[in-house]
Formats: sequence, structure tokens, C-alpha cells
Amino acid sequence: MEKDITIYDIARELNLSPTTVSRALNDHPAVNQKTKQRISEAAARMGYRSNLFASNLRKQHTNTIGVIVPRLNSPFMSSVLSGMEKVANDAGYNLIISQSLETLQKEIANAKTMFNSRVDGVLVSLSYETENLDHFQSIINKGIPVIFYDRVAEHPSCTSIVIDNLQAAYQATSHLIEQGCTNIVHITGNLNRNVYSDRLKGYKYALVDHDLPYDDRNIMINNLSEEAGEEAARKILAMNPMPDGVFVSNDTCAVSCLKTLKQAGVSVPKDIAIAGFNNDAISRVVEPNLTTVNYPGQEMGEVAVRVLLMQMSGTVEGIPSNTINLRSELIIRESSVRSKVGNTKKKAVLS
Amino acid sequence: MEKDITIYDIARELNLSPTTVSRALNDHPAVNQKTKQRISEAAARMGYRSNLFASNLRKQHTNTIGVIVPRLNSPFMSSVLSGMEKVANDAGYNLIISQSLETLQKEIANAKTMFNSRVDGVLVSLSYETENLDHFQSIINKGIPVIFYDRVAEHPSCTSIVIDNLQAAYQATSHLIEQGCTNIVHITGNLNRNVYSDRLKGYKYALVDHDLPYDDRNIMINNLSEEAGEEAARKILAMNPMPDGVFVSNDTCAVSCLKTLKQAGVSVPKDIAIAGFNNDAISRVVEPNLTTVNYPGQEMGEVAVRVLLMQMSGTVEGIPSNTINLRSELIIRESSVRSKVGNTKKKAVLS
DNA sequence: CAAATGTATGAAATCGGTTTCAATAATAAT
DNA sequence: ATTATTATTGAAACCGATTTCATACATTTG
Repeated sequence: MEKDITIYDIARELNLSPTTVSRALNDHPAVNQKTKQRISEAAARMGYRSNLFASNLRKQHTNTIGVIVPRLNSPFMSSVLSGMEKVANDAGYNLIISQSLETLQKEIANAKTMFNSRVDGVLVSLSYETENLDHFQSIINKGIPVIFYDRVAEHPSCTSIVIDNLQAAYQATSHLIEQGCTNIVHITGNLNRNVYSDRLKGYKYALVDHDLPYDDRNIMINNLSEEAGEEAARKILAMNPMPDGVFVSNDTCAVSCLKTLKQAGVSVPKDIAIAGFNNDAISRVVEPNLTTVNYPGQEMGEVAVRVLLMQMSGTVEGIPSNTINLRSELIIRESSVRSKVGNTKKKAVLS
Repeated sequence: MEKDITIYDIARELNLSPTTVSRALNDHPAVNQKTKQRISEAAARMGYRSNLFASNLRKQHTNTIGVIVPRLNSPFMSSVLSGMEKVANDAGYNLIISQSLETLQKEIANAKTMFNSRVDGVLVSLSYETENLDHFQSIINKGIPVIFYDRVAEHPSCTSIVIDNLQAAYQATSHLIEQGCTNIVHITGNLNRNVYSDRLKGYKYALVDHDLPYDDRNIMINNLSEEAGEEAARKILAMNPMPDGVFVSNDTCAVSCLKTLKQAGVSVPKDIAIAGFNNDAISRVVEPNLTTVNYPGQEMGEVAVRVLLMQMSGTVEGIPSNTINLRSELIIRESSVRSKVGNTKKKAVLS
């Protein structure tokens, strides 16, 4: 267990001042090239490593970004995180990641941790339970940029990064209608969250625009889990008349619903057409392949960090905080296609 | 943008010394109960937050655990991370996560970052390219515990956390043999990594123990991606004679292989029985459902952090560094079952 | 040749907690 | 009444890098 080398040790070794050593290691122009050389050699030889705390304490910033996610354990979130890590790492930032497990209590604790860890910026996707943004206020008050992504909420001084959930849902629902569905069930999550309320709106508007009636009884709200999908399928089977289309707010739930319906002898898409959301791997595996909305998770993560980096560097003074929309698209697969022209059916645009 | 409150501000406000304030905030026993009360009230009122750098700088530890993963973006890794985050968070630790993207260069950079960030402990799953552990030596030399999980390597002073890959592969292969397969292809990843070389061994041993010949030409090494699965399927289709069983080292690749074979008119499991590895969601969705090895990712993450916490607290002086084996199990599903007794077929033990 | 400019370095203050060592006051024991 | 013990508080050093301000010397410029 070696003792740590500091710039003082190096300074003593080379008969220089700590000042010069510090400057040399930071490639400060006011240090002689040869001196720099000697110092960096000594540093390497002696096994020096910078003490980030001392540095952070003095510089008052941490090169760390805090990320709060509902759960780490979802295909969508992992691609978001993957994108975030990549961009952050390239820019020399570390990521501190914590999950709220969909509870407000944990989210508050996470926010507090980020606050105390003095992260330079925060990226948040809200839990199911969150109703207001009070627990982020102390962070915001310190001038630390907070960006919401995916599950967002309005805040006068925060940017949100989203896809156009309303439009995506509108398209998915319209597609089902075009395939001849007239009685469509919509399965979605907690309407406190924009993603779900917007999708519900999109669903509604599509019905209205196609002169179909909207009926509350066709809306099922659950946690969009695998089990919830089975449960929903059972409810659907018990409906009279049975719906002829289902639009689900994520693929996990859509797929388990589809499987359960199939097991019960329902033919998909003939009896019931189904569309999901996210374009998870399972949507390309289930039979029939699931029509879904491609949600660019990796890209969302990358954009979120890029915008955050800009805000942290103060480059964007002029631009007021706002909402950034990423493009999403409907990927039509067999689970929803009823038209006779089977071979014109569009293929997945993603591998 | 408020100015930060320090213990000095609180001390001045209450006419106390910073010492007492510091102690009170850390619930030190030598501070009067009433004084503590006053201080914590003042702290709350004034919006105080501890400066972790100052604290870490003095205390010489960070309450931070560094995690290096090959990719964030995989179902298995996200469950591992989910488990890690949960346990770490409960113990008051933060997670710094970075991905090597399967390259040695990135892994070295990540290790360096962890080193400089002065994490209290490190959890590593190795990249494809890694051939030795030199880049972790500087961390280890400082007495910082390093634990390898999943993709591990031997190091005299590091613990490894794994499943018994050899045995799992042995079981999977034996199962295929018991289902009547006599010519089994094994698709796996880079043999530098224990997980893949051990699985290959398990496959070999199973053949030997069942008096089946081993043939190099039945081994396919690739990166286990979706595309690699399709490619492998094409090779299999071109083999003469065609194999009657395939054991793949992950589900992603197994499923895409299965799909491609099916599209080519091969009947699974009748013509070719297939088994995968990991028990990802897709294994329960593909038709026929995929026989696979349940890999307890979440549990592995939890155990890894628990062991790390023990090592960091020095509780385990006595126990030499070693290997911890987690239980895995073969989950038999339709993709491999040929026996007539269809109804005795075991069901998945996981939902 | 004097003044101005540029180059290279260092002393000392600073960031904000933690901790050691001492001091004081209050209480208990002899 | 005196000494020992306990409870409570504070002064000052410390963790290690950064940064402001000064200084010394070398080189130009007028």
C-alpha cells in the first residue's frame, strides 16, 4: 500500500515550488518547456496522481454529471445511459448514476445526494410518483443546470428533452385505424407523466380526427410491466365486444399482452391489431413482429449530455430554456398490418 | 444563484466554533444535545450543504465506487448495475459508471479515471480485448479493493464473482445430447474471456462424457451480436451434414440465429435444438421459447457490492481473496425439447 | 543607457471540512 | 475541601491543489 505522492513531493525532489509543479501539470504556458518536461517525467516516475478533491475544492467544480433514472434495468434506459456515458466521457466528465425505483422518496434522496456531491449538472427522468419539482429547486437555485429527459416536467429554468409523444401516439393510433380498427384499447402508464398523458392525447386526437368515438373504458392504466400486459389481455378477452386494436405505451407490456391474447386463440393482427412503443429488441422477436414507435434512446442520452455541457459552460446564455424534440418514427410490422398487399408492408428501419 | 453556506457561516451565526458545528453535523457524541439541535436548525434554515470535497480531502475517502462495464447497453449488464446501485445506495455510496466499449484502450482510460477519482473500490467486468491486468495494478497497489465480476481474470489479490460457466455449459450441452443431439455446434465469444473459454470447456466435457466426438469445425467464435447470429445461421445451413443442436453463449445471438434458421425452413427443435445463455427477456418471447441458462445479474451486482463493502471496511482481513460462485440454472423451454412426453417438460422457473 | 516588455518562478492565501490537542466548566469521588 | 472524572467547546494544523500577487532576470525598445 504505497503512500500518495503530492505536488509537494515532486517540488521537493526537483527543487521547485509546488506552484510551478501545479502549473506544469496543467500545461500552463508560463512554465518553461524543459521544466515541464522534467516535472512530468518526475511525476510519472514517482507515481503521482492528482487529488481531485483538492482540485475540485479549489476550483469549485467537479467534472461530474448526476443522472437520476427511474430504473437502470430497462432496455430503453440502458441505451440512454450508454449514449450519456459516451458523450460525457469524451468530454472528460464522470457520471454518477442513481435510480429512484419509481418512488418519490428515493428521487428526493437522489437529488439530495447529487446536490451534496456538487455535480456540475443533473439529468433527470422522473419517477411515477413525482408530482412537483420542489426537490430540484435547491440545485437549480445554485445555478446548476438541470435537464429533464423522457419523463419531463415544465420548469421555467430547465430544458426538457423529449420525443413528440403526442404525435407518435397519434401516428400509431391512426395507423391502427387505417388498418381497419374501429374499437381500439389504449394501455398506458401513470398520467402524471408527460409521456403517458401525451400518448393518451395522441390516441384521443387520432380517434377524433377519424370520427371514431372515444370511450374511457378503452383506457387501461397500469405499470406497463410484463405481468400488467397479461392482466390487460385478460381484461380485453372479457370485453364485449372485444376490441379490434390495442395501442400499448411500451413494448414489454405490448408483447406480453400479445402473447397472452395469442394463447387465448386470438389472431393477431386479424382479430386484434397491436402496436407498442420503444422498439425494444423483443418487438423484433415476438411473432408476429410488433409494430412500434422507434424511440432513439442512445441519441436522447447523447443530446442530453451535449446540451448539458453547453449549459454548464455558459455558452448558451442567449437561448432561453426550452424543449428539444427528437425525431421518432412509427415502425410498421406484422402485428398491425391487415391490408391484403402483404408485400408492400414496410420493413423495420432499424436492424 | 445563492452563495454557498459553510460551517463557518453557521459558526458565526451561532457564536460557536466551526469545530463544534462540524461535530454536531456529524452527530459526534461530544456535543451537547441542545447545541446539536440549534446547529442543525440553523443549518436547515440557512440552506447549508456539506462540501464533499473538503470532507473527502481531509478524510481521504470518497464514498464512491467505480464500475467499469463492457457496455451499458445490454439487458444483462443493466440488471447487474441495478443490483449494484441498490446496495451501494443503501450503504451511502455513489456509483461512478463507465464503459469500455469492449476496447482495451478505453478500459485503461477508465481505470485511470477511477484511480484519479480516488474511488474507494472498483468493480470490473473485462473487455473483449483485455489480456492482462496491468492497468489495475496502480489501483491495487494503493490498497483499493478491486473485484472482477462476470468477465473475470485471476489476480492474487482480487476477488472474482462468477457463475460456474463450465458447469452451466456442461448442463446445457448435456441436455441437448439427452434430447438426441449428436452433432452440436457451439457459438461463443472471445476465448480470452473466462466466460467463453469456460463455456467451451463445459461443452467439450459434456461431449466427452457422452462419448461424442469433439470437432473444431463445430466451434464458431464471434461477437455474439444479433448480426453474428444471422451469419452463424447461414454457416450452419451450409454445413454438411447439418448439425442437430446449437448451444450459443448468449440469448441475443441465439435468438437471431434461431429466427434465421426458422426462416430458412429449419424446424426448431425437431431439426435443430437450440440453447442460449442469460435468460434475457427475448428468450421468453421467441417462438419456440428458448432454452437458456438463467444468469442472476441483479444478484451478481448486489453480491459484488456487498463483498466490496466488506473489503473496504477491512472486515475480511482473514479471508484470502478468492472466487465467489453464484448459482445458475438451466431453464428448459421448447427450443430444445424433443422428447415425446411433452407435458413433463419443465417450465421456466422465472416469470 | 534607461525604460519597457516578456519569461519563468515562488510565497502565501485559499477552498471547507476534520481532527488533534488543550482548555474550561461541571460533576462525582475521596 | 480536594482531587479525579466527565462533558463541552475551541484554536490551530491539516488535507492537496490552485491562484493572486510579486519578484528576478532576460530581452527589446526608445
